[in-house]
Amino acid sequence: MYRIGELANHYEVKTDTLRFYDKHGLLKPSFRSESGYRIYSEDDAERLRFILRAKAIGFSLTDIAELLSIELDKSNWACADVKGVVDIKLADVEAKIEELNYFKTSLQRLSDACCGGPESAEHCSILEALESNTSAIKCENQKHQHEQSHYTKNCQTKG
Amino acid sequence: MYRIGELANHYEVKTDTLRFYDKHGLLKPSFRSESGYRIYSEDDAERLRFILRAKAIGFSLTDIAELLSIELDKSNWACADVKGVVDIKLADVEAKIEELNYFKTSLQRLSDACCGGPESAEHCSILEALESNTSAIKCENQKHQHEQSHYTKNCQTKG
DNA sequence: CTTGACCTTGGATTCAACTCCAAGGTTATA
DNA sequence: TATAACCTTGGAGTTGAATCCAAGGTCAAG
Repeated sequence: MYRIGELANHYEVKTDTLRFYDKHGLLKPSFRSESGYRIYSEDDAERLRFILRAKAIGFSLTDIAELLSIELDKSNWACADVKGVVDIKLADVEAKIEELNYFKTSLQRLSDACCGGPESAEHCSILEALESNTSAIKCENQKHQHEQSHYTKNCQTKG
Repeated sequence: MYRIGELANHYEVKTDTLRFYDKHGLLKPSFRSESGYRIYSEDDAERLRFILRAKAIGFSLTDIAELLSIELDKSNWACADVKGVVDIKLADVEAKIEELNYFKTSLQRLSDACCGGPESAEHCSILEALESNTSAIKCENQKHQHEQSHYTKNCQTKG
């Protein structure tokens, strides 16, 4: 049995957060003391762990509420239902990774195209690429040249 | 040259969003018509594409503003500075990818552990994994078994 | 018997990124 | 010339997930 502060401390959340979960039906303490204090049972703590784990994996509180309702009502749901929820999230994450990889490539290309030297950025390839109305990144040492460095080795014109 | 509605239509954003970007300095139309209508150039459209791509992979508008604003101040930056900013973002993106990959693995493991069939979720591995206070996911068909399916092929006990 | 750390409540605020609204001006078309 | 479909502005509302606040009750220690 924990009071709100104890539970909060133990799981490194704010008491406000627990009250928020209470108010929104995600985690209602099993008991109240005479004086109205929230008293959380071991089961409540378990439920909190469930919530925190699910949250860490990237479920929204709405998702979690859904998962919890399945949890309470297990026998009326099929595995497929539960797996469905997870798989949707998974697809989500995969899409995000793909986008990030695309963006990483862009940034990498920008970074690689820039000499990175002490020259004024006036003719910086990166800025030109950002300004330009094409997605081309031109090889920088056509502009202001200094010794062919490792910066520009993998520079390639890209249309 | 596009009016706000045209540009919005073309990129499937709301006109309100474009006005929002204008107000917040992310994307100010290059021109205004006599009557005050926003007129966007092809460069503006390019800038919008950049914003949307950056947004899609999870850059905040603040991040994006930072990336875009270096442009205004070019001559006060050295190539090294600009490259530095890009490289910071690159590291950012890489960290994000890593985090998401971790995330993905968790979800994948959850998904793989579940048979996904029409059986009652009573013994669903996903729920058990989320319930458990360890991060272990047990192989589901130790619980309720049906033919070894592709769902459980890559199921492995993980402690 | 008073301090100080805890707890209660309802309600307000935050933050990002929109999204909507009202009241009015502009423009292409019938 | 009138109608509809555009556009303008400032400002208010929305969402999710907290986080903070004020005013006050509770409880163990000194």
